[in-house]
Amino acid sequence: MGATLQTIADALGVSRSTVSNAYSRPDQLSPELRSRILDTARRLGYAGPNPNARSLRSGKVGAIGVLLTANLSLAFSDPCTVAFLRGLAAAAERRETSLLLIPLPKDPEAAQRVVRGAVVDAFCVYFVPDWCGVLEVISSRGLPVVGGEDPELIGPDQFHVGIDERAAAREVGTHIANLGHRRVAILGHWLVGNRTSGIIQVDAPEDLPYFVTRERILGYREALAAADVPWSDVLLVNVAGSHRAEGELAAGFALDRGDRATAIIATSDVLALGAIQALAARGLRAGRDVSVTGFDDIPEAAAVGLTTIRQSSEDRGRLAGEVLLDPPTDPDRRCRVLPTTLVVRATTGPAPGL
Amino acid sequence: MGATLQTIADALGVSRSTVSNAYSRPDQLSPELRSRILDTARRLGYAGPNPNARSLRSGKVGAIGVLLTANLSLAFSDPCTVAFLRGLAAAAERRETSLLLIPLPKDPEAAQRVVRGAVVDAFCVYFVPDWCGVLEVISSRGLPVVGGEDPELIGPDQFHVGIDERAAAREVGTHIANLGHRRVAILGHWLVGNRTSGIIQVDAPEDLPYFVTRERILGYREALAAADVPWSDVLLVNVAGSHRAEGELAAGFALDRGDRATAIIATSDVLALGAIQALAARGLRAGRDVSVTGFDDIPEAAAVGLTTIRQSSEDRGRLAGEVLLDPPTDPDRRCRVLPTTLVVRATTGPAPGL
DNA sequence: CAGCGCTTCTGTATCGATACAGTACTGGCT
DNA sequence: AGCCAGTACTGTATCGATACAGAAGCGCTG
Repeated sequence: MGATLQTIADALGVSRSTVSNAYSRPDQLSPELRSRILDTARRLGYAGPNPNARSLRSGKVGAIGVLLTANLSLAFSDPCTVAFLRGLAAAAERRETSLLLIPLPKDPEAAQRVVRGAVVDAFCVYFVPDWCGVLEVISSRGLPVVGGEDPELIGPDQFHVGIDERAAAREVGTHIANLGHRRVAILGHWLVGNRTSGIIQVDAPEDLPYFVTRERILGYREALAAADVPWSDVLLVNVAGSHRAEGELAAGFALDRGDRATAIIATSDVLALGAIQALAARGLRAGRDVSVTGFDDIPEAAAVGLTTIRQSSEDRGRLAGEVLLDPPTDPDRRCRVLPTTLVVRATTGPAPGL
Repeated sequence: MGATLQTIADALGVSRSTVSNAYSRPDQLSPELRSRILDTARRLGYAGPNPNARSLRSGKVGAIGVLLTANLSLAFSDPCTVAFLRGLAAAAERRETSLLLIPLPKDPEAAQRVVRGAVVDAFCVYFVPDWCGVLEVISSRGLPVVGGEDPELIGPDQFHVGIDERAAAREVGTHIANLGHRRVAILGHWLVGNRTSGIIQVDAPEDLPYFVTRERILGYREALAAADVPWSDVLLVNVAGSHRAEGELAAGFALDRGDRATAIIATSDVLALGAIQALAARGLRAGRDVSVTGFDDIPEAAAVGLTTIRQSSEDRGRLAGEVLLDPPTDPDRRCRVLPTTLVVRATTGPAPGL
């Protein structure tokens, strides 16, 4: 405490630069002097170069800022997000880089302030609403950024690592349509802002605020439309969070009505698992009475036999980290699209009555 | 890029301080001037005060450094760690504080260097071996720290949030002993450094490097000794990681021998679940042929009927965050011990032949 | 012995902001 | 008029390091 490079320098009668070199560039001074300096530093209770000062001068911090869903603590409840972080962490630790998990306030202005003030070298944007303007802040700071979202936003310092959300969703929609389902409900997480769960009407899905959800919805719509299921016939249920309990609740809206849906398409596995619970609670069986699909293929999906889209969030995270830490020079490689597969399991089957 | 406070100040003919105030202390200048400044800043592509410089001068960063297990990516595989982070994140986001997840290199010297260089206001130490010396580095930096580990290390800026590991383990040991088990195997994660999984002999468990594991082992030993099960009769299996597969493998060492253990005590639920798998693979049933216990009470434990110690890692994380963000002045409250309960379920039963 | 290259160390400028003391001006009160 | 308080802004010192150019010392060569 209180001791700085100068303190040590004075104590030994050497220059401040030399003491700095003792820490950061050992090759610039003789081993004896270096060890004398380090000894003195220890004796004086000097903890080594102040990280703040160092990063101010050198312009490097050694940290990647991670922007997750509005609610940081919620992110840790979502298996996909955790897998993504696992991959990101794997890439980061190989380079002695830290991850700064930044909670984004709901208020856009506060969110921008937080992003402006984050002490990082680069950003990784995972599931952030379009409207909050953090991408603009990042680019005005001139920091590199990798997003899993809109691939259009690619600039010289902007990278993209993701999947073809829409195409994957289209596969799901086609699968459901091919099975003959015509009364379809879609459970979408965070379709709209902070509203509570419930049936909503979205005439123009292309305006939805969250990129991922929007693209998936558009994919479902395209596939259903191609099979002559008009969008106006599709029941859209907004889900306030990607939690199982929310999924169960939301599925209720689709099940407890006269013209019960014969298929429930969920934008995530977690929601789908909730929907299956809702079915069970009503004495219905997934795959026979009502078909259910998810998205992500989390480990539990296999256990339950959930039809879903397989993607590797861990790979996604790892690749995102690698792209930031080793920016590809080739512009074509600034945008990486990872593969997905439709995994058909037991929770989907022909529409009843066919 | 390149624009600083001075750039804006020059452009408007005001002083640098005033521009700074426009951002950080709006009450110090007239609203008109402020908005003129902000406009100009926007026009010149100024992204707002440089976070590095700001934190150098003000001495604050707005981030808590989190030191997890050697392997950061591994930490995201462990449900307990994730729950801990969830709690910590909940506390942090309430105060607009970020979490800096710091991968600790295995080499102690490198680990210390990393901790010395982390740009944070405080540290949270979660599962770090005693020997690596990071606590000393933290205290020499004069930063507050909260640990889930050794409660002895409490100083003016050091806090503790944890459970009574040893007492909880004692409960498990007593439970097992009361059921009449005398051939006991213990699966311990990271009993020793980076060794591979296998049977080891530890005459002096009090020297084990990881606090949590050490305390649990000591608790088991005390309880077993009290029931006249000598320590030398206990089979100790080192597990290289808290993974289910590792647990299954490690349990094999206890099962595939002449004097098969009748009880397997695992230092975590994840390992215990692996052990149960190992039993199943050998046609044995947990609770009848071999008793199995875990530690933590992760969600899956209830599903499987695992006897275990219940603790709330999420509460632990949240409390750790709160303690750092609102340091208690009362010295007695610098050390918080959270409650645990022994939850007896189906995987433990009387020793066969009794 | 001048000249060269090498190692080792020094000194100054700089990174980009905030803290704090101080100045100028305004207006109200006695 | 004189004084005080308050607002709005300025100016300098400072936070603690690193970058980079340069100097000193030293051995070697021609």
